[in-house]
Amino acid sequence: MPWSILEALRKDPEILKDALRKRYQDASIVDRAVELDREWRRLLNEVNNLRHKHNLISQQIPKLPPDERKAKVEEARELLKTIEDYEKKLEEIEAARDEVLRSLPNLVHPTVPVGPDESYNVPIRASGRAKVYREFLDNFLALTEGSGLKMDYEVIDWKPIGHADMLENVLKLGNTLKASEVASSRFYYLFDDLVWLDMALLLYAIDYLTSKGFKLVLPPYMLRHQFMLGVIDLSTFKDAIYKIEGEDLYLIATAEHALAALHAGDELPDDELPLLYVGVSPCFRREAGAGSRDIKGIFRVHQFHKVEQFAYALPEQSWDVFEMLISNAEELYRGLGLPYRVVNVASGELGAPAAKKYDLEVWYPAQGKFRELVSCSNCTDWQSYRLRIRYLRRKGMIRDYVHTLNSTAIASTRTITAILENNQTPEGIIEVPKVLRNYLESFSRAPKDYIYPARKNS
RNA sequence: GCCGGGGUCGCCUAGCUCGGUAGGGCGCCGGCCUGCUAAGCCGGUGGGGGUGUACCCCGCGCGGGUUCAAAUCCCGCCCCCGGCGCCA
Repeated sequence: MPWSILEALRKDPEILKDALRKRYQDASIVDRAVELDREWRRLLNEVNNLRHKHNLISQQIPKLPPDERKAKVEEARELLKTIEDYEKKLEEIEAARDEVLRSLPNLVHPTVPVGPDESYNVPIRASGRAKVYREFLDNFLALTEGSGLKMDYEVIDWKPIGHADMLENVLKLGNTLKASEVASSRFYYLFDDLVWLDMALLLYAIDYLTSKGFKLVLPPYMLRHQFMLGVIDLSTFKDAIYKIEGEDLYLIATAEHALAALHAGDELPDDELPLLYVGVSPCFRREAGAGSRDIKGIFRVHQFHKVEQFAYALPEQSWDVFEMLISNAEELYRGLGLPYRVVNVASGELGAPAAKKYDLEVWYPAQGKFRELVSCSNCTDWQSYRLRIRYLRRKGMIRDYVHTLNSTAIASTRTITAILENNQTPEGIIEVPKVLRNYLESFSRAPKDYIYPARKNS
């Protein structure tokens, strides 16, 4: 029973209100939830008492002599009418209560910085050496030392070419214009070296995580509505999810969705936890709320490949697992040689399922900004409650909701954009990260060390 | 897609024909017994509400229906197995 949100609702609704306020959402919904829950419990008791009466009569009937039966049956029938009225009311209240409960976001972990937007994110560490074009130096220092973050950097005097330009005009290894024409904006064709790079990045992440003991999964790319809503909130659903026409199927926006659904309804023995999965899948996103942000290039697209870490953990394990997931992601990006910082995401920017979130943001030399490449969340029991995923504690036979966690390992297209800006030489040549060598070597036409600009006439 | 068989409290299974408190085994939890372990014995082992205990309600894939009463009868859907058809 102890779903943390329901428990808070009954024992100390202030905890919930606090969470709502930290998320800059209307906290009065909590009062309504408390009221509905109280009314629901009151009605349930009445209904149960009536049902009990009815059951008693029902059980007497077969033991009665035939001549007495008729009256009893009539009595039961009368009572049934009353019960039906009450049950109808109960159902209404219950539906209202559940709707309110399901609309509540997760609690907010005490270590989450409070603030309405990303400017309140707290950088916690940095790694790698950032190339900073002189013009961006002030901005870079504000984003690092300005918030107490020590990050290594070198000032460069040439301005790197932006990843979108690089892709389309310098390397000529992508065509988003044709893709816009035949699919719509935010789609792309990638060619040759960048396709190899896409595949190699995925293999790199898969290799690393499986060697750490994560179980490799190729999940379904579509889920039923019911399972989709177990994983995300309604507004994300509307903004992100594609539907298959005429079927109860929805394209996943990340392997996280399918990996959470993997154990829907299951009971996981405590000695098997934590369960660590690495999923690889395409991701489909409508980007409905994105407007014209990042409209050029392949930074924000409707479709990409991603390797995803997913964990099921005991409540007392989950915060350690959370740190492990982000440090796995960090190790992958250190391996690629991409300079990044990790931020503790502000309360106002948390998704509804997450109690705490780290973003890994890579420095983009041509944009003079840090951009999010990895998102690592502890969803505690928010998803597992909806999907009815519980652990079984052998000692004492206790059943309770597991904690679920997810983190990007590598998202292919975004990582490619980061490589295009960071591994660029003044001549417009792209250095292939050495760590990908293993995954390119065995293919005769795959790039090995460098990706070169297209010749003028091609 | 068609035809047939099936889905029971973690797992296995009885009950369904003929409606009347869902029984057994395994595993697990607690206890007893025992020099220790094993065996044996007793109790527990789905969800919810409650003065949190002696209670009550709901629960047999999901949703409806018939009935005083449904695991059981009827209808729709989902999934699994087998056969046929189609197919990379």
